[in-house]
Amino acid sequence: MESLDNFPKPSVTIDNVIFGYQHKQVSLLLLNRKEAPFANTWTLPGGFLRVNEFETFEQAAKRILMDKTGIADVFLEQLYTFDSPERDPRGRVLSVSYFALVNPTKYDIMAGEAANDVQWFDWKNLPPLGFDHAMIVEKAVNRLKTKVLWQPIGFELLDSPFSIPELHTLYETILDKPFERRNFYKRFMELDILRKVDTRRDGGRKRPADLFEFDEEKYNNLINNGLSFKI
Amino acid sequence: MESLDNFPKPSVTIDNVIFGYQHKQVSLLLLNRKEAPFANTWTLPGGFLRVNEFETFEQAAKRILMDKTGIADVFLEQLYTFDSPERDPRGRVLSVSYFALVNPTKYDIMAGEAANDVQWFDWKNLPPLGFDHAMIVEKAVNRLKTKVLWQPIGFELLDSPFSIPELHTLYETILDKPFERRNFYKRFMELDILRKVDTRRDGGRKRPADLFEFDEEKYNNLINNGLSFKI
DNA sequence: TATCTTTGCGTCATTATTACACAAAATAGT
DNA sequence: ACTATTTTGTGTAATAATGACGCAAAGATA
Repeated sequence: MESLDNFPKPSVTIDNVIFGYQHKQVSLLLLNRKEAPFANTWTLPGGFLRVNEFETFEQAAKRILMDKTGIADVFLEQLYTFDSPERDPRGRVLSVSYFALVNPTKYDIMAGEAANDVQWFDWKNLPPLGFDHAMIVEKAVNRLKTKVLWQPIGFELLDSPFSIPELHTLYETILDKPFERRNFYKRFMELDILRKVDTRRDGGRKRPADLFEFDEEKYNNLINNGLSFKI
Repeated sequence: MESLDNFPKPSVTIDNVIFGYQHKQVSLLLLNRKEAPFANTWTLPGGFLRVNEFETFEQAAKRILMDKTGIADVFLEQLYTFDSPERDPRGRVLSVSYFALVNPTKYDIMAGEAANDVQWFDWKNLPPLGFDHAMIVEKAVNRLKTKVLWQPIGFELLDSPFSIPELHTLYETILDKPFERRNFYKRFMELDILRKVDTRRDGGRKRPADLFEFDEEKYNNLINNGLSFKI
């Protein structure tokens, strides 16, 4: 059996695209690098795969997120693997990108050792990014827009319980187009994947909206019965 | 700037999932390995990324396909990157998988040096596969089933010109469910992405079907105008 | 010429989508 | 307390899309 060491190998990093939602804006978690390359430049929180520890991509993504931003316990999914030979000035470095949606209010982010700063940025107003990370973000944004139509991911971004008007605004923000209020309301009610809770939220300035939780069991039933969720 | 050589690196292979369609069956191109690991076992046609040549994934995928199967000029798209630490007995080897649809009648496949044989297999009747390639195939099959609903990929699998009944059978085969004949017909006619040709095919045993070509220009217009293709 | 099979197309019942309208619940101002 | 205002919840009708069925035309076979 031929040895693997006869062939040169590339370095492999994991880069995380973490979306949040706050103040009616979608936001992206970025890290300001302390060291070259791209020192003092904003990038996605990423790092090298630990090959000698038999780390999987997902383990690496979680470790990196924890170490560099303080975020734990997120659901990650693989996005794409980037291969441009010039994407890293140090040499051949592949980037396996991961994608997650989080509720920023649930996490205290804090910059790890290798970072000057970690911060949420409005996705419509990002700073220049190092490496090919602008390309990675573009791909992630497309994924988010497609995904939101097919999966109830909105709920990961909102505080629970949430109101239908809040969900409505979230969808309009992500897809950047209006949804007829009444029809949006009806869609989610007919899907029957929300559980109404009896708490009310105070501080609203007009008629208070009903509040709901995402009913994961009903959602799974829906999907398992072959019925497709579609906004 | 820290050197990349301070960290151990994984090996990286490219594995190709090539779908065809013939005799009313979807088929998959497999290669019987000559050497260990998995000697005399069927696997996806794959190979190592040539890092020292600054090869991109797509270049590698095309080179590997050409060398191992004789297939050239296919449209490839990235599928997923597999990372299980035990997927290759030689050590840590990542697999970046690529996905393509081809018309088997257009290619003469022939086994390269490192293979005992290269063959099309009915996707419903695959042999045991080496490595984690069964998992890769599963992902590719899901991608095919989703993709066929949104993109006119059927045409890549058929001889051109083709008839609506042929297209109908193809869709029923891929998605493994019946489509009402009349409504299927109507959908494609209303999409207006087919160009009728005036040739007839002989040898048909009953009323000969009209033949069509895929009209790429009209399809692109449709997509660029924000209208979505959907079967 | 009659019969059979495959293909092309008409059409209607049902369902889904869209658009608009109005009442109820709360707040703020007077 | 009363009114105006805003936001939320819901009814419903016009329109469009989908699904189901049926029939006639074009060959092939005999």
